[in-house]
Amino acid sequence: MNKNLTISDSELEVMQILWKEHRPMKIQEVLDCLKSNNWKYNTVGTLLLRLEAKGAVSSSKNGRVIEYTPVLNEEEYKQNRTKSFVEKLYNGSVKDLTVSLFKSEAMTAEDIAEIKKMFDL
Amino acid sequence: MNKNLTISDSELEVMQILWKEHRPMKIQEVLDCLKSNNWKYNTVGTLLLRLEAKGAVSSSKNGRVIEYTPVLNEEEYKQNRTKSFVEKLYNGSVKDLTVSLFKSEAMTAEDIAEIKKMFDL
DNA sequence: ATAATTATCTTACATGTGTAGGAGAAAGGA
DNA sequence: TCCTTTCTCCTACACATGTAAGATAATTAT
Repeated sequence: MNKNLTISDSELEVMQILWKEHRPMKIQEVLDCLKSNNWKYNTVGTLLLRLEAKGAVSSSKNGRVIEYTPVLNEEEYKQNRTKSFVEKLYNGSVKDLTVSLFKSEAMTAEDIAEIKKMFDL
Repeated sequence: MNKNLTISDSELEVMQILWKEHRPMKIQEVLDCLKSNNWKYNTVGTLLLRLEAKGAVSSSKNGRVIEYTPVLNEEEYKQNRTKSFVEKLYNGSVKDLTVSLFKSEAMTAEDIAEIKKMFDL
């Protein structure tokens, strides 16, 4: 449903947590999962507010505490975003993208093995 | 050499022209190649100025007219950008990216054929 | 019952981005 | 020569983003 919403990098990190955890989360919980970037509580709060304003998450109160749940579909979102990435950088050519990945050694041997398996069906 | 510079979407469109044309270009020439997005002359000019400030292009005067040439290496830039894209969205898993592309039908049959060929070496 | 902690809500502020407009100089055409 | 076109340089302005701080209300711990 929700199509052209823009999620910033920081917001995306929050979404990734929500997608991974599969449960309504409060700010503190999201924060705990994001220990690596030293964000403050209120930073995460702001990001969640913005995500809600964009319709990417919904919130419900558990007592006075707000819990957030993703609304945006992970798979769909990533597919769209990937598609437009390939469009922008590689003029839509998945082949060119693949060549680039290959040359840049971004692929591990395992990636390659798995991909071969995928395609050899 | 030039590593962590951020190129915005609009700036990238300008870079793509410069990369494709392989020659010093003046604003008007770039603009002519960008007929699709209805940018004004000065918009392209601003983008080129910003790109120069970032060190992505260099300029030289031909008479009083400025001509721009890419400094940023296309291949290297795209590889870096792709790498960090995969990092952000797919946690670095090229395989997950590929699965996503596959499912989203972003790949044409030709893409698939070409990729198979690549991997079957 | 206070004090300390925790959560929400509001506000902020610098930097980046999209998208130009206007002033002024130079060059070309009539 | 004078008007028109073309360039460059400077300025602008709204919205997005990263990154919170402060005020205030509610809850918990002592």
